[in-house]
Amino acid sequence: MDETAPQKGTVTQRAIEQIKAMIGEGRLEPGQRLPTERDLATRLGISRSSMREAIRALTVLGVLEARHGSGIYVTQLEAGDLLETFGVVADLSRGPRLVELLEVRRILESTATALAAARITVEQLADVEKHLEAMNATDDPEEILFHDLAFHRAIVAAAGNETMAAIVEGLSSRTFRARVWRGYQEEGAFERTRREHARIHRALVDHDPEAARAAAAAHVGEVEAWLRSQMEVRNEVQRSGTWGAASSDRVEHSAW
Amino acid sequence: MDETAPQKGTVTQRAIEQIKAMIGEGRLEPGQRLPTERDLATRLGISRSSMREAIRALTVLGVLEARHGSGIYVTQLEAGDLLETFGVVADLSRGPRLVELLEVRRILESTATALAAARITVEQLADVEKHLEAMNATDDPEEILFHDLAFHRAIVAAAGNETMAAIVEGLSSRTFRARVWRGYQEEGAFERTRREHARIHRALVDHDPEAARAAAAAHVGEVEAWLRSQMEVRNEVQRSGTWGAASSDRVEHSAW
DNA sequence: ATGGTGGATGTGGTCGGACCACTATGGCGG
DNA sequence: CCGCCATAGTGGTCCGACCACATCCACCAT
Repeated sequence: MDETAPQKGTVTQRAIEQIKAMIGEGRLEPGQRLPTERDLATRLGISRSSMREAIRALTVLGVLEARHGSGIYVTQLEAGDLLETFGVVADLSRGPRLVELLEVRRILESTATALAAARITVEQLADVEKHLEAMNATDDPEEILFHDLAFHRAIVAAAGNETMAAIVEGLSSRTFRARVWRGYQEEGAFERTRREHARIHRALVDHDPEAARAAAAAHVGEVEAWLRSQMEVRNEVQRSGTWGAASSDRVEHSAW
Repeated sequence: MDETAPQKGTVTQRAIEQIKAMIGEGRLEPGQRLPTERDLATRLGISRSSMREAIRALTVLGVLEARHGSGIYVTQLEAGDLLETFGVVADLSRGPRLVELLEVRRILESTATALAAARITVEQLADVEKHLEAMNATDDPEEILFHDLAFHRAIVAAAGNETMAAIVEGLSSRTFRARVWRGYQEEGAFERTRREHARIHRALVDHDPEAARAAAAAHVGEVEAWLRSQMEVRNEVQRSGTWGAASSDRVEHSAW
């Protein structure tokens, strides 16, 4: 009775763990190319189908990258690669958890802004100012949102912690920002946002970490407080819609 | 010229987005059961293979849960479910990124500990003390590590922000802690750790947020500083090992 | 009637093979 | 010498079959 097959969990799950372990142990390095799906399947003693599921899983996790016609490669395993999935959390969260997410963002971004105030270079500051001005120079909500995101991203990047930047990035994912900001901005908060951004910018110019921390915390806190107040109002939920039925097929089940 | 097939990216990727969107729009609620893989494949106009890859991807992301013989279900979509993948980042990170991760943890955990100091109940405090005492009552490193983790987990939980707790949990994942703590503890840091934990506990009892923040920050900061110093020493890397070759096949490539 | 039990059914899990779409390589012809 | 294109190799997709497990219900013994 040999121990060739530990037999725990699905074969796919096992394959995922094996690849992960191999990377963790350094037997697979960033950027390196893996054997073909067919080879991998043979080596791990599973079918190509199962192997593909494992690869797909590691792909969405940002660990592997499959290039059609070329091969499978290990990503650079940088913070951005691995934390890309963080955005999913923001996208799928609703209700109280949105407030929690903003709270986390307030904590991280205020600290990051403080760090940035201490370390930011003239080049980085120029980049921040570019977006600040662009944001104040237009009335198009889409463009404002874009530069708003870029403004904060540039600041957090100046803090020098890529991991933190990647997390904050996820917390400010496009759809998340759009969902929350939309309502917030519609209440004529443009002017207030402008003032808050100005305060943050001032703190950066003055290289004043504490002022920067306070300004950033207040900035996010404003939205957080607004969202909190909204939570008590929203009790009506829309739960309509059926499956897309791309070909206009008939729907058999009520919900499906 | 019908627009039935937008044709962007792989069909699997499209399926993933569709399911995610359906959940995001509330057409799929937590705990709800999905149609069978075969049905889903038909409805989305793809093969079961591709559908399975999409499901597998959403499974590892903590969005779906497949129960053999029963069906596919949407998870509760709680912070813990979705942030489970966060541990992967900690597991696969090395070098400078480990320091960055600890820095993030220091920021979040110090704030969480401060919040806990203000809000913690007697029951929660009792739970914290239980692990504190258990940790001081043994010499088994494994057991100490376990209660160490539980100690901090209980504190962060008392802060009342599940999302934050889940993130910190990921940053303190078993393998991560084991990797970093091992070396740290071997330097006879037990006594120091004990004192720091005592200070954190005192601050909680006193309901003193600022003291709690400082104590927690110092605690993590200690490890952070130690790790930072280690970074400059480690320059030798082990890069040996080939593929397991379960059937003792010959190895053709050098690394593979 | 009751309560266990075993088979039928439905579901996810795995496998193997086939073919398509794309890349990359190298030889051929200009 | 350069550029084009046939070709081999790789990931992407699909199909059909079978297995392992969960669930449910009719059937049987009590």
